[in-house]
Order: sequence, then structure tokens, then C-alpha cells
Amino acid sequence: MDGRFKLDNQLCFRLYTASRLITQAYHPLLSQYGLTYPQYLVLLVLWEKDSQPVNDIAKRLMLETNTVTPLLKRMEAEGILTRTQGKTDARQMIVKLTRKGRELQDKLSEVPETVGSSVLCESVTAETVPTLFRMLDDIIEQLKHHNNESNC
Amino acid sequence: MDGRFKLDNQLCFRLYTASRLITQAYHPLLSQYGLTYPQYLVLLVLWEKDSQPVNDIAKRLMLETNTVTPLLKRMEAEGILTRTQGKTDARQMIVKLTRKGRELQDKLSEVPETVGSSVLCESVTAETVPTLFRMLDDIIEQLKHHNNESNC
DNA sequence: AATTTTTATATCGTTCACGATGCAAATATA
DNA sequence: TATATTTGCATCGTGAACGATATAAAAATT
Repeated sequence: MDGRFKLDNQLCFRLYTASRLITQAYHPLLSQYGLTYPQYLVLLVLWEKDSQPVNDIAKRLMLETNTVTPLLKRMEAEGILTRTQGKTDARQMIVKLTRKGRELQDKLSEVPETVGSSVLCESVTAETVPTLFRMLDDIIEQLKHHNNESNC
Repeated sequence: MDGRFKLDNQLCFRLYTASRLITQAYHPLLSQYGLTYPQYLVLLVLWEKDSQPVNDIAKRLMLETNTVTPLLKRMEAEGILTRTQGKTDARQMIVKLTRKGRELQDKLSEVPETVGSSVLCESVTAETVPTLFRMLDDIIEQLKHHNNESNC
């Protein structure tokens, strides 16, 4: 009996589960401000650099625009950001934070540390996190190319 | 300017992205048999041990029954499995593979290796995978407890 | 300048995820 | 044995993800 199909041997299942559980850890912190985790990711992108076209945000998050567009519309409806047609390129929609969107950064200032500390454990410490980051970055880079090549 | 909010410093975003991209890597392999990745996970569980109640499957995948039930119904509609009321406990729905569901194991025999090899890279090799597994397992274990405690 | 191609975004349909809630069967308690 | 509680599953609503497709503006080509 070989273990090819054993759930316990699957990297993907671990990533899938870890991702879901850590998103759940964010939930109580974000939901009090009416935010979801993907919406929080958009805020991270815009806090780093405000006023970006939809495509740049999507690329940064490695998502398709058909995922990001509805997400941005919901955030616009909440008054967190505005979407205005680009001047130089009329196809682009420029996304800009409102005052409310900028103020959320102060309100959420404790979030990264709170979630971060709830993940630390025996094998994941301040010393080993860089190793984990490098492995995940390599996997992401690898898969980005792999998935693109399949589409040709 | 502190880097708390920098996307590049976030573990969760890496997990979220890696999980999505690896699921996309499964897609061309699974879709030719009409399967999604979560459905493939259900098959992994049932191939390991056939004939389980919904709750056991959900627990194994760390999902809620309200996620698993519709998923199983779709698979039942595809003729991959059957759902029959339990005899000893009438509340339970026992999930059992059909012939078609069992035969999928042969057809998908190349999948684990194919996806596995597409993930291997400089920092993720046969030698380092156990380290990565242990880190992810620890994170999952940590978060499982953390998230449960918050619900009390 | 007219036509083709590419690019940026949006729309649609399907399938997860998951919080909230409902219901009936099983179990525990009075 | 009657009542209360717990358990197993299902239903509903919302928000992602994403493949497929549409549309209009911009860029490239003829």
C-alpha cells in the first residue's frame, strides 16, 4: 500500500487548511469593522501605495480582476474607497482610499501582531519564520510560472 | 515607517496565495474528470476509509458540515458516491463510494506526483519537505486551538 | 486613416467557505 | 417516563475565487 493518496502526505492540503484557519483567526478582529480578509488585503495594498488602478491591485494580490472588481465595489459601497475613471487611460479605474479607509489603519494597528503571535509555536519562531517565508516564496514563484506555462 | 502592515511581511498572505496557486495547479488534472479540488479531498478521505458519516469526513478535512453537505450532494449527483441514512443512528448520513468513485483512484494515480513535482524548487526539496510539513502542522494545530478558544 | 490586436475592466454562472439558524433523532436529566 | 440538552445534518444568505465571455478604449498594424 503506497501512500501517494494519503491526506497526511499532501502539501496542498496543509496549505489549504493553514490558510483557512489563519483567515478564521483574522475574522473576529476584522469583522468588528465590517471587513473580510480579502478586503483587508486590499487595504494593505492601498496603505502601502494609495491611488492604484484595479489591475495593479489584482497583480499585487495575484488575483484576477473578476475577483477584485466585485470586492472593490463592496468596499466602495462601505465608503472605504472610491473608484474613478482614469484620466490618461479611460479604461482604467483608479482606486483611492477615503478618509474612512485611511483611518482604518489606526484602528487595525494591533491586528498584525495579534494574529502573528497566535501562530507562533514550537517549530515556528522568530528564528525559523524566515526559512518558512523563503520556502513559501519559492513555492509561489514556482507555481506562478508553472500555471502560466500550462495556459499556452 | 514600520513594516507591520507590509504585505511582504505577512505569513497569512503567503499561505493564502500558495494555497490558491497549488489548487490551480490541480485544476487541469482534476477538471477532465469533472472534479474540483475540495471534491478530490473528499475522495482522498474515502479512498483511505470508505463508508463514513458526513461528520467524520468534515472533521478529517477540518471543514464544517454546511460546507461538506452541498459538496457531497454534487458528488452524489455525479454518481461518484451515495448518501444513505445510518441504521444505528438515523441522524447520520453514511457516505459510500460507488464503483465510479473507486475507479477514479486509478485514473488519478498520476496526480499526486505530477503536482508534487511542480512544486519542488530550490528551497523545497525531498530533504526540506519534512521541515515544511512540521511547521505547517504546528501552525495548524496552534490555530485549531486558538480559534476554538475564541468561540467560548 | 481604417483595421486588427491588445489591454483594462466588468458581467455571468458555478462552487466553495462559513456564520446563523432550523429540525429531528439520540442522549441525559429530572 | 416526561422533559431538557446535545448531536448530526441541512438550509439560507453573503462573500470570495475563477473560468468563460463581453465591451470599450488604447495601441499596433496595414
